[in-house]
Amino acid sequence: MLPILPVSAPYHHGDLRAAALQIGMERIEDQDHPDLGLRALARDLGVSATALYRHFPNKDALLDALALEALGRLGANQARAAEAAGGGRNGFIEVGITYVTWAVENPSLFRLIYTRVGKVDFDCDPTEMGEAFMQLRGGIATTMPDNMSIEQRNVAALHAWSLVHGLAMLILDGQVEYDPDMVRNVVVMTDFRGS
Amino acid sequence: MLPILPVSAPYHHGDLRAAALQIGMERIEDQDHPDLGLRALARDLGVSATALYRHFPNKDALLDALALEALGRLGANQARAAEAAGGGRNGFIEVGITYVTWAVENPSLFRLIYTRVGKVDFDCDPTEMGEAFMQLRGGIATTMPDNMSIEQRNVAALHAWSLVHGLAMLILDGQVEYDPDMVRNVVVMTDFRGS
DNA sequence: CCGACAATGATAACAGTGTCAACATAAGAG
DNA sequence: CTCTTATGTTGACACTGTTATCATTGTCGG
Repeated sequence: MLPILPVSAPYHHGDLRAAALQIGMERIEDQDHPDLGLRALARDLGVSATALYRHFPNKDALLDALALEALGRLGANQARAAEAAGGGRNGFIEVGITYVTWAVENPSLFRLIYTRVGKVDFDCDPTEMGEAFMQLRGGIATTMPDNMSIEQRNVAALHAWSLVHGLAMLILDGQVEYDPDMVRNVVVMTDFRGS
Repeated sequence: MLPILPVSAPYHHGDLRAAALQIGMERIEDQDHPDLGLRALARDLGVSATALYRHFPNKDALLDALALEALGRLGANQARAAEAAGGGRNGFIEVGITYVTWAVENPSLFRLIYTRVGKVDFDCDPTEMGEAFMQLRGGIATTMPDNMSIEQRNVAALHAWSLVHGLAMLILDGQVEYDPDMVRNVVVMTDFRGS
């Protein structure tokens, strides 16, 4: 007699790693502080804890992969916003607001990115990482005013990134309560002129 | 015969808690990512791990106390800078630079503050906490231009705080390499006018 | 088709962690 | 001096990341 259902669970999962990343992502999104346990994750996957070591050298590598995925989403979001908003001052403002908004809507992913980055050993491919961050900075930098020297544009981009990054962090840490109008006001206040 | 030396160590430490906070602080300052273990700390104190539970309800409370101490130092530093720099635009710039500089020089303490704050249960006295942060924001806000409405000043203070906070974070996370001139340029770029 | 081999999984164990219960010692009040 | 309170210790529990060893599956050459 043929088994009606696949006998409980097959010994091999098919594509762990993808599954681990997916529901690892979900698990992190559901919290507001990124906190992932290997064993808990394995339990959710219906798999043994040590099985994950066939796909990631250690827990840090897994978190790095998740951070990279999160960074990709953030970067894509920024690029989309930059394209939609067009150039000029208004575009810049919208892109900045988008950054803060994404952080507020995905607090745990946002935190994950910047907790993992800056670790002594960020284990993922530095090329991917560089690309992702280039895309992020690019989304911010594209809307810089044209009448600036390259140096000025760099400083301006860093200024803008610092501003929205700090604002997002302060909101996530509960130091200032989120309010879209407030965010807009703060970002709008940035007014570049060479001086 | 009288014991020449105090027989090894007395059963009671005299003032644990103070000692725990002190060398806990030292241990954190020596790293660049705040990572403290109860048992390691207790070992350094020459005391059993569970002894700490007579002075702190749990590890989080200990870290919160350390974060409060760190926040006090940062706030004092800001207040000192604000007083020394005087008011006006230049004063504001110097205070902002001071914030970033302190973060760069005390990366682990800076991180500790903002990792602990924003936790769901920050266990320390909210009054102290409020005071410390009021002092911090005060140091930033005192140098705001006078020709602004209160509302404008609030937005401006938040803008300034976000800027230096974000810049500090990005530097600590290795996204931009520290350079005093760069910091000055970025901070100087903030130029308040009603729009 | 079949056997060797690599890929992927499970089990058991180790060191380490925060935390609690029970017990031991010191200090202070009556 | 005794009783109480504050403080410190020992032992244990549940949990974690990690490793070594063994089991199962898929794959590829003959």
